Amino acid sequence: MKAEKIPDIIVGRLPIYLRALQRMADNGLKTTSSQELGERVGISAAQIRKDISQFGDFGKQGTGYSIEYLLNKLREILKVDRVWDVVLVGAGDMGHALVNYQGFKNRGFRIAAIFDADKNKVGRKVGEFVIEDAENLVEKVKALDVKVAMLTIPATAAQAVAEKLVQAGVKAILNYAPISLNVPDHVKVQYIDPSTHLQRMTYYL
Amino acid sequence: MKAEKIPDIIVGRLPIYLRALQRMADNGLKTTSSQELGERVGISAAQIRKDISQFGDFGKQGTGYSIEYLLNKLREILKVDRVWDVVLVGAGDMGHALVNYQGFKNRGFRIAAIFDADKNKVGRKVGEFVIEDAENLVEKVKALDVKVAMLTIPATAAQAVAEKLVQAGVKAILNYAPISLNVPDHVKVQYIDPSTHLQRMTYYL
DNA sequence: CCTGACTTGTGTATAATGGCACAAAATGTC
DNA sequence: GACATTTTGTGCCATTATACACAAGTCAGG
Repeated sequence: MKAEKIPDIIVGRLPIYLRALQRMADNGLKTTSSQELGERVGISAAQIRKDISQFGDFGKQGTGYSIEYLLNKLREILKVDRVWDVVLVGAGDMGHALVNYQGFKNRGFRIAAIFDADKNKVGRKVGEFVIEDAENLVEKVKALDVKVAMLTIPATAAQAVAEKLVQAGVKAILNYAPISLNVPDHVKVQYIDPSTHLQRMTYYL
Repeated sequence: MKAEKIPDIIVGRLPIYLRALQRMADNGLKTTSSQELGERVGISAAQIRKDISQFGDFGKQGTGYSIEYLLNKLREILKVDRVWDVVLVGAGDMGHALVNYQGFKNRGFRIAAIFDADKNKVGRKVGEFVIEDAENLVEKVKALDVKVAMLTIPATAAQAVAEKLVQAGVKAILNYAPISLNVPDHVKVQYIDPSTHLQRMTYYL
């Protein structure tokens, strides 16, 4: 184990391992090997061993890894051994879908509030939440001390809202708006844009 | 220009450039430079020049790139100078959100059909589409000659459906199900899993 | 036409990433 | 207890990706 700086590319693979391990645990499996895990996620066994060994000696020679133990370690490393409050900005179709999505439970996240700039939407309910006015975004997010946000708004509004989120102390933004965001280095952004993802594949067709 | 094999990592950046250029064109801009584009998308100017130069000499020294020209070249390279039919499997909340999403237009994609395994949903309408029975998936997809699919179904069903899509000739799958898919090498998969994306960022919090 | 400010495309250096192979440890069998 | 099998963690090396730097081309202004 080396507690040095971990490359982003390795951090990016950990959630993939975590997801597969969670699934194995749900299926009642107790142990696994780098080879088996690798076949499941499509990554070489050597790569997986190297990635995991960056954080400690979690495996046992001849036996492999205890799924439960590795799960807990990965959750700890990724800091999802707790539940993060997430604010959602944008109560359109995608916002609704995310509110109803059951996949945040048990994976470390919980939606804490929903905002929209459209006055006609403010006050309405989405699931169990009342849509709040985006004008109060900074103030409310600060009060809730939320560090994670999801952006499901048009591209035209995204940069301005991102800046408000940063101002409110948000450190991680999952951006569904089809535009690159400019944020300070200490703020992380991940992008989800179906057209962009599809275009990455059409090259090979 | 070198018509060699282009690394996947470069292909992955092209849609980002394309998106930014499209936005610039919409704003009435005529030319740009690798530096300006780089600032917009958060990638170094040198990187952008090198990426683009893999496909040809599209820029002009002293002037930069014609946005319109570069747009057309990138569309051509990514094969989105045409419109791809896409099948959507899974008529849940996420499926509905994607049907209503306006961001496929003008970016090379059009939903052609929707399938679901739930007999209660089959026959109902989503937007302008009638939900079709997933039992007929292979047959219908073959008949439509569709090469691109989006999967918005539970993880438990994803692998089986992916295999049916491959059997039907699909070559690109955008997978919203939270599970890694095993498909032949000639089939491309892109993953969209909000929890995974969020977990990639919580590491740094 | 000359000069200065820009900007591309690329050769080269540097850094990061991934693959291979193996010693060492754990387990099970006879 | 000896031996065959399995599997980890890691050192080494090849490959890949990024950063740097600059010659050469372009353009506007006087």
